[in-house]
Amino acid sequence: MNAPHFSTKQRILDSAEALFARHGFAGASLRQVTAAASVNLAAVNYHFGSKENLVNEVFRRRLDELNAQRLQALAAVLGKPGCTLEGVLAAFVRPALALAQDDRGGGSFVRVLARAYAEHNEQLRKFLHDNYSPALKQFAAAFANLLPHLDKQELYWRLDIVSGALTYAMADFGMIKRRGVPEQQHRDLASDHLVKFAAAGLRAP
Amino acid sequence: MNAPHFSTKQRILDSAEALFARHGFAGASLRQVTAAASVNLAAVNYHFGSKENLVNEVFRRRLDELNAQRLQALAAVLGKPGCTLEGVLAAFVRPALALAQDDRGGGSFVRVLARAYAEHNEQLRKFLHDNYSPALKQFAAAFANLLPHLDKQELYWRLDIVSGALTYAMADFGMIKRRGVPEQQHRDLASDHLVKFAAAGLRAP
DNA sequence: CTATTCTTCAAACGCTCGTTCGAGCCATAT
DNA sequence: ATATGGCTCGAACGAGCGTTTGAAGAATAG
Repeated sequence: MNAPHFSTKQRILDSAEALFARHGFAGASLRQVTAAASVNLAAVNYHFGSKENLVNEVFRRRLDELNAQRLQALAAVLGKPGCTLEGVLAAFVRPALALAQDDRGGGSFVRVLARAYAEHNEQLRKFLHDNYSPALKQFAAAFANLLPHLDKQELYWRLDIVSGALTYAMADFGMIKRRGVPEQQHRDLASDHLVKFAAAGLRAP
Repeated sequence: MNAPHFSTKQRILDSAEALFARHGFAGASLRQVTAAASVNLAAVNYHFGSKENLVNEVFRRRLDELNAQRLQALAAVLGKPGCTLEGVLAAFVRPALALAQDDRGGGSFVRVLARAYAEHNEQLRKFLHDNYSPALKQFAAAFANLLPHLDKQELYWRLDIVSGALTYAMADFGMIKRRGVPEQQHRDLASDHLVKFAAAGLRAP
């Protein structure tokens, strides 16, 4: 791997992300992906081993960064003395919405994420659990401290709902963005709405 | 079409709905569908003409009923003197959540709906628009009356968000249901939360 | 009972899918 | 100059896809 920029691997990942967002994992073929990437068909299996692995790597590339940003934001908000539920929620929500606005393919990726969430693909859920549950547990712990009246089971349900609402919002705002609306303002508004709603939902008895 | 109950057509629709929910429209093959329905492979093209038409009919069967229930609830709430935003929202939300709880396949269907919403399948959107936009316009008109400060464009965005949040809630609560929780109570709670949230979102300046 | 229409069936059609293979390319290191 | 190893290429593999066909079966009408 000598020239990392615009390498075959990266071109495949970019094309795969865009086509998975548009046609789904089963609907987008490796022939479409490699044609869009101007790359030989066999390159996918050479670099990634299989289509399933390619799907995983599409997720890993974005979620590694998202994960890091969330944990950094969480650490920042936990470090400050007056730590509120809204602060922890913002640490969870804002990096995700920022990713949705990213122009380097992040907008496609959030639609891939929404798709994966709508599908209840078991192997993909296992991949996400294996790779990103430690970070989610840090958030769960922070939430548990702030919401002592919720038992573990109840808390997990609600966090699941928050994740779902956020994912959906990301995908939907990605769609709205194309209609020529002020973006940054819309995103901040969306973020504030989500945080407010989620905070109320979590605080409910 | 003489014996409507457990006919070939109905068995195909039931199996297709369940398999589309589990594997997606591209992921579920007609061979899987017909095998699950204990029906010959060619029966799909005989009764529905094509796989695409089968997908449409899976939607039509449920949405015709949902549509009728929503319009009935809307007429009821508009007939009463004290007509509130929450009332109209409930007319929109409650029939959908009732469908999600339905044991005759409705639970599968809401996951099909969520999938369709996550995919931005154009031909499916066209089908939904052609068949169900009149009902949505009745709701939009009712909302417009109650929310005179929103222009048409702004209102449509927000209704789109409400639809998305509702769709997601339906699919997600369908998942939660399986963990052995009291159902009716959970649904009512979910419905109330959704209505409250949507009302606040719609009223925002 | 016969004729007609509707429905089911097994088999096959052409096509696209993910994957694999081996020969060739083109750097770098000896 | 030559061998090495990472990478790309065209071509092909078997499997599964949606769809079509024509004959056999079931049900209804005259």
